[in-house]
Formats: sequence, structure tokens, C-alpha cells
Amino acid sequence: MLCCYRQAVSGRTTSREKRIMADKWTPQEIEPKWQKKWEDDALHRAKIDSSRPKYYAMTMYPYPSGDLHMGHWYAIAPSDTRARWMRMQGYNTLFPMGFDAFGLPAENAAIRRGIHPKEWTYANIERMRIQLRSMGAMFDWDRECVTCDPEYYQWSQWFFRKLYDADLAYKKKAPVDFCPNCNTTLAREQVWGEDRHCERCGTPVIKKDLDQWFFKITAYAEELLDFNHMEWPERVTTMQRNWIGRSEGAEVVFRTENGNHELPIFTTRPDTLWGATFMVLAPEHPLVEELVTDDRRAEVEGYVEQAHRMTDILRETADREKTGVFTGAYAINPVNDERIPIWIADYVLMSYGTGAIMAVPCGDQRDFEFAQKYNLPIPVVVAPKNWDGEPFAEAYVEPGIMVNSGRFNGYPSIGKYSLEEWSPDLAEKYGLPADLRPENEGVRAVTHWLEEKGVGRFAVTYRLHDWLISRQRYWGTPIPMIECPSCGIMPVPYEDLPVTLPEDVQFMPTGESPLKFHEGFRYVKCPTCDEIAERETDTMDTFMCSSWYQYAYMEKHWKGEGALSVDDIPFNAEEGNYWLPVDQYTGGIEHATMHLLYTRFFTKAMRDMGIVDFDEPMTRLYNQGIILGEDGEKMSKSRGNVIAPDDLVHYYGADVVRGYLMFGFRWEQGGPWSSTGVLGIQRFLERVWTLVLEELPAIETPKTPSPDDDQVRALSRKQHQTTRKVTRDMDRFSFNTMIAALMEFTNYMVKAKETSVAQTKTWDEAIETLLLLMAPSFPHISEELWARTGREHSIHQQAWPSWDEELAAEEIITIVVQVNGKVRDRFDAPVDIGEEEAKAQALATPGAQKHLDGRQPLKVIYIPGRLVNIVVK
RNA sequence: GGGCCGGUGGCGGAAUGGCAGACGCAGGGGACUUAAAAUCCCCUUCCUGUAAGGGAGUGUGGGUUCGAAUCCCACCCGGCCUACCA
Repeated sequence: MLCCYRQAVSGRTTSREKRIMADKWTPQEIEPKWQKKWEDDALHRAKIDSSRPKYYAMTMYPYPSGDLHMGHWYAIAPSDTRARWMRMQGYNTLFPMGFDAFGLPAENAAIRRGIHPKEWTYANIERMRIQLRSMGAMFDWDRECVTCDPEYYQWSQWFFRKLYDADLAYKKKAPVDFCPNCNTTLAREQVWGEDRHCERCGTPVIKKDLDQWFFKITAYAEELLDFNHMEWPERVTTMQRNWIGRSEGAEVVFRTENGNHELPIFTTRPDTLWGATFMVLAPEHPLVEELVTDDRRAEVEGYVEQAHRMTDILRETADREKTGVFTGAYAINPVNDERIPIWIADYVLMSYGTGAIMAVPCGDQRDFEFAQKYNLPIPVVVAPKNWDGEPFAEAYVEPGIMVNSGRFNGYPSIGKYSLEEWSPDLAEKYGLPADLRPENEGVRAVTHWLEEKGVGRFAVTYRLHDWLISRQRYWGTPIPMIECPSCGIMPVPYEDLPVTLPEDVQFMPTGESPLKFHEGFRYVKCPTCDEIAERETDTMDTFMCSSWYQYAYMEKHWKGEGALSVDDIPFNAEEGNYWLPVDQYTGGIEHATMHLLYTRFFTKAMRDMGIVDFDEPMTRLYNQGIILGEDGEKMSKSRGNVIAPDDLVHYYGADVVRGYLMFGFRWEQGGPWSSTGVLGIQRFLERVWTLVLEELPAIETPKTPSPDDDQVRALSRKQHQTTRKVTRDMDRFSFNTMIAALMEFTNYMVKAKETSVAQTKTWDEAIETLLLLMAPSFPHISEELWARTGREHSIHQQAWPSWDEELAAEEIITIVVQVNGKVRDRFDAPVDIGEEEAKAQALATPGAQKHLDGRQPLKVIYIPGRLVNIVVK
């Protein structure tokens, strides 16, 4: 398509000095100017407008560390571009911003440098607001939320209270993960990696027995597995699914020989019950103390003690040799009344299932190794089809035939497979029947029989734990609870919220929470009996604040004055009815099993409280990648590879930084920064500046005295094609190809400007379209050029350009000629060329003739508008 | 051990069954300039050839197809997640 226009520009004669050069593009001047103007005009204020469709775009808010780094820009600027694009497409768009302002760094700064966390945090927020403003984003600052404002956290406390009333918050003494560096407990989700380290500081965690507050997120485990009606990346839903870790099986009740205690176990393989030759309890199991016989007591206590001291890191190393001790006690296997020994071993975890297992050495490799080591019997109960009757050398976990299992002998058992998965292929592989139903398949049949006998039942177990939200830190939302010596645990009445965080506190070098030592805060009258009672001195996990901030954006400091009540709605309902839920959420994948799970839980709980009428907080989610230093490593001060966005904005302007962040990478993948790559965007914007502002050459181009139709049509075609491409790429977050299309269009126009096409109305339309297409990505320069070319109002209030498929369509296409799949020639043809005509022309091309070399084509394949493949011999 | 994502020029990346390498960076050559910068034009996957051309080529090996970077199977490498989950 470039060919026709190459001809047109081949006769260019104009000399550059005849032109009047435009003044230079100085982003340092125009960017602050427009930012101020937009703010003065309240351009970005999002107001309810029932005549337009709404669009709630949201990006994860930053922690106010005091410096907006490249990662923030990378996450926020492209999100802003897309929100702006939606706005130009006619959606009434809300794109808010706020600060995740509670948290440890503030407190650490206080301990180390003597600055009050509040002062530190608000000063950082002030600085980051300025940095965020330099981005030129369309944030509606009127809705900004700052989670450490009492007007904000009173609602966090209100939520706590509501969850408590709904029986979704409870206090429990439990062995919990504790970070010795941060001096606080952590939720399961906040313990990362193989070495089980603190998500924030990287220190390995230890176990502590503490009385802590939990949210009953497990009540929603099943519903949280439902990802229908939401468009979230599969990566995230898979991670959440694995984290929730649903598994189906049976709960079977064993009984102890002495004392007749119930000893329920969970198993995914009830069909192997006849092979259970011993039981194993977790060392922490509450019955251990009672069951252990006197002759075994010393050894058992020693083992329990040792297991307790051992870190989880060691305990959970899978390839460690199994250890355990016999308790001296026996249990009765309910299916055959056999007497089996009860052991304790640290490979059984108290935190999963019932903390006790039946050990089936023939069907579980861990049990097998344990049985071998301690000389316990290994009878076979599920065998492969052609089993020779010999003892197993290792556990057999695949589908097989039940043996030695009483009335179930001969039943096929498909083990880990579900009936839905069971296919003829699998049946053949294992030599089992293909037609399996709950009645004739071992696992299901045994479960049914257990239920009839009353010793077991179908059961589902989740890996998901309740969310531990207590933090032994000062700089967080106080938990609104009081413990009274006579009345017990009492919630702070709704009307008394907020429980204000006292400011006159002393920070301990030990890292202990100053709230524990603040008498005025700690001691309080019981809301019921007026006796002196104690306040909860722990504060909430900051993920509590972020679980509902999308609702806080409905109105800043909603009901900031006056008492709260149980019947309140935690946001402006009118705004909420209009904007909610979030249509598009963007942010990092690192929150997949934390924030993104918690906020789903919150919304479901809110729905059940009657506060909202939808099930999911964010309809669509998209995750950007990570921007690395030039050396390909993660940016860090210690590596010295940090690129500071402030410096770049100062030097190149925000539009260039935004542009490079969108152009240089696939957004979801990220990648290394390139300081020369940025120059490409700078050159591009300079080209656009010149293209739009530089005066046209005097009309003296002799070779093309009047614009010819082909040129005009070609320019218009390019414009419509670009509009189509940019629109589609915006929709799929393909910012890099979107900007490439803008560059191509610009390059085309720079060349076309040398011809008389630049004096046409079509030219003006093309310039205008280019500016409009650039507006979401490059808000400042496009606004400046819009104004300088005498166009009215803000460019950001204009409608997104549309395209016409007919005008975008090519008239002449190039058809590739292949012989046996190799390109041998090509020819130009009208777009509507018929199949026979195309084939005939292809066969006639010199390239085809040469490579056919007289041979008769076996087959000729025509792909309309693309190619002809001639197959020979 | 399991799961997911990825592997394309010197580099970032494009192309999701139909011309591999769009767009950009870096590099080379040229124009302009007293000179440089900036700007503009041309070249730039590799091998072979003066050229026209020919051959090879998307981690490796196989397969499906007229045709594969793209789909299927096996393997190698890198990254992320998860891990004694009963």
C-alpha cells in the first residue's frame, strides 16, 4: 500500500529552510500548565450521569513510602490511558486514587528516626500526591481515600463490628506465624516461599501460640471457587483455586480402644480403609496427652517437644526422612474392627483436615515409607490389574482393583480421578471398566456404605485457613473490642466508633506495640457493666483497609461527622448504586491470594449483610508485569539500578515516560528499562509536534499540482486503519502495538506532508484523528496541539474517532504465490479478485513458472486476499 | 515432586494456521553543516553470491497440515506459584 504513495513523494523538491519552524516542544512548560488548567476546570471530576453508561476503572493504590517509583508509573500510567480511552468512548468514567496508609514502615521510621508515624505518613502522602499529579492522570482527587484518616478507619472498625455480629469474626488461641523482625503475627497468605519468610521483610517466620482475631473466610470457601461471571486472568483464578485447595473425600470416625474416644480422620481414599494398619496424629493433637500410655510417655513427650521447637521450614521439607513415635494406644478400624496402633509423627499437620490420619502404606508413599521404617504391616488393598500377588515395593496410587477389602473385593477403584474425568482411554490404560457409576466404583460405593453404617460421611476439606487479622503493631486500625473481667469480650458500640488511635505514644526499641503501654487507651470502662476493662491493643492487618477501599471512593470521608450505627451503609448509596461494582481493576499479580481473595470475601459478606446486591467486587482484572532495571534485574538501591521517574519526567516530560512504559514492553510481562529506548518516544513526539505545527511548504510542488484521488484515498485509508487498530489494541491492553500504530501513521503523514495531499480537508481530518488517538496516551502534548491548532474545548472531552470499514479496506492487495509452501512470487490484484482469476494469475507468474519447471500442479490452494499455494509432485 | 507462564535478529518486541522479524532501540552508510549535535534519507536475521538469485531460520526432536513461531506429542532451558494437603 506504500507503493502508490512512494511514487507520489519521489519528486519532492521543497527545501526545509523555506518553512517557518514552530517553536520547540517543551514538556516542562506545557505539562504543568495543562495539569493546572484541568484541575481548575474540574475536568476529571466524576459525577453521576444516568444518561451515560458508567465505567469504574480502578488501579491498586500505593503505599505512601514517600517516593513514587517506576513500578508505580508502570502500573498506573497505562491504566490511566485506558480509563481516558473509555471516557472518550462515551463512558462516564471514574478513576480514583488513594493511599494504603497504615503499615509497618511508618512505625519503623518512628523507632529508628524518632518521627511520628502519622507525621511521616502524611508528609509522604503530600510528596506522592505531587508526584502523581506530574503523571497527568485523570484521577478524581475529590474522592481520594487515605486509610489512616479516622474518617476512613472508623469504617474499617465498623466492618469489623459487622463481621463480628455476623459471626464471621472470632478470637482464638492458635499456633500462628510470627515475624520476629516485624514483631507481629501474619496471615497464612503473608508467609511466602520455601523458607516461609515474611512477605514484607523476608525474615523467616516462627510459630507462636497466641490469642488472635480471625475472619471466617472459610465460610465462603466454596463460593470463592466460583469464577463465573467475572473476567479474571486464568493465572489468578488458578492460584486462588489452588490456595483454597478443595478436596473431596470422606470423614471416617475411628475410636480408641481405651476410653472410646472418637478419632475422626479425613481421607480422599475411603476405598483403602481396609489397608489402614496404623493411625498417625499430629504431635499437637489434643488427644495425644490423654492417649499416651505410661511406658511411652517420656518418649512421646520428648518427640512433641522436639516437633514444637522445630521450625515449619524443617517440618515441611517433603524429602526429609519420616520420624514418629508409638503412643502405646490403639484404635479400632471401623470397617473390620481391627486393632491398629496409634503413632504420632510430624508429617501429619494439625492445621489440615482433622490433624489425624489413617495410614494406608500400600496406597500412600508417605505412609509406605513410615511403615517400612517402623516395621508396620503393608497389606495390599488396591492393586493394579495384573498384580502378581507379591508385596509392593512402593505405594500404588493409580486406579486399580480392590482386594482384601471384605464385601468390596473386586470393585474397581479410580482413586484420584473423578467420575466425570473417567474416560474410555483411562479405563483402557488401567484395564478397568469404562462404565463406572457411584454404585460400582470403589471410592463412591465405600463412602455410601460408611454413611449407611454411620461411621463416616462424604466430606470436603479446604486448605484455606481463616484470615488472621491481629497485628501487634501501633500504626494500624485499632480493633474495636474490649475485654471485661466480668462480661468477657465486648464489642465497642457502633455509636462509639471510631476507636481513635492515640498519638501520644512512646515507641519501644524492642518493637513492642506502644498501645500496650498507653494506659489511657488500654484501660476503658466496659460498655455493659461500667467496670474497668481492657481494650484490645492489637491493630488490624492493613489488608483489611484495602478490602473495601473501592467502596470508600464513592465519597470521601462518608459520614465523617456524627455517630455510626448498625444500619449504616458504609458508602454513599446513591453514588454506589451508580458506580459499583468496579468494571476494570488493574494491579500486580502478587496480590492473587491475598488482597484479591480478601476483597472478594468482603464483598460476599457485604452482600449477605444486604449492603450490596452483587457477588464480586471487580468484574474484570488485568495484571501488569514488573519493570526491571537496565541490567535485567529487579530495581533496588543495593544494586544501584534504580531509574527514578521524577528525573525522567523532569528531563523528558511525563508524556514521554508514559509513552515508553506503554511502548517498550508487553504490559502484562514487563521487562528491563532502556534509557535509549525512551529516546524513540521522545523523537516520535517531536515528529508529531513538527508535523502538526510546522507550516506547510509553499505550494510549488510541480510534480503533483493538484492532490490526486489516490493519494487522498490512501491517506484516508491509513487514518481509518489506524483508528481501527488503536481501538482494538486499547481494548486488549496491547499498548505497545497501539503506539506502534500511532508511529506508523505519523511516519506516513510526515512523508505525505511533502505532497499536495497536505492541502486537503482529508489532511486536516487525519491530523485531528491522530491527535484524538494520541490523547489517552499523551494527554499533555495532544491537548497543547489541539489548542494550538485552534480547536475548541479540551481534547479530553472529545469523542473517540470511529472508523469506516469501507474506507479502511484496501483496494489493491498483494497476493503471495507459493510453490510447495515456499514463497516464489507475488502479484498485485484488486481486493475482489475471484478464486479462478487469482489461481490463473499465480500460475502465470515468473516465479511460479520457474519453480514449476513444467510440472503439472497437483492442487492449487487459494486463501482469499492472501495467497495461492501451488502443490506439485 | 506438582501446577502455570515463557523461549522469535545485537536488544525491547510484532505476527495465534497463510509473506517471520511490524514499530522502536542499537549499529552501518549517505545528505545537510566550517565542524559537531539535532534532523532527514538508505541499509541492517544468518550463510552463499559482484549481482540477480539460492539456501537456512522462531529452544531441541518428532507429528498433524497444501502450509506451523502459531496446533499435538516428547524433551531441554528460564521464570513464577505451590509443596509431607492425608
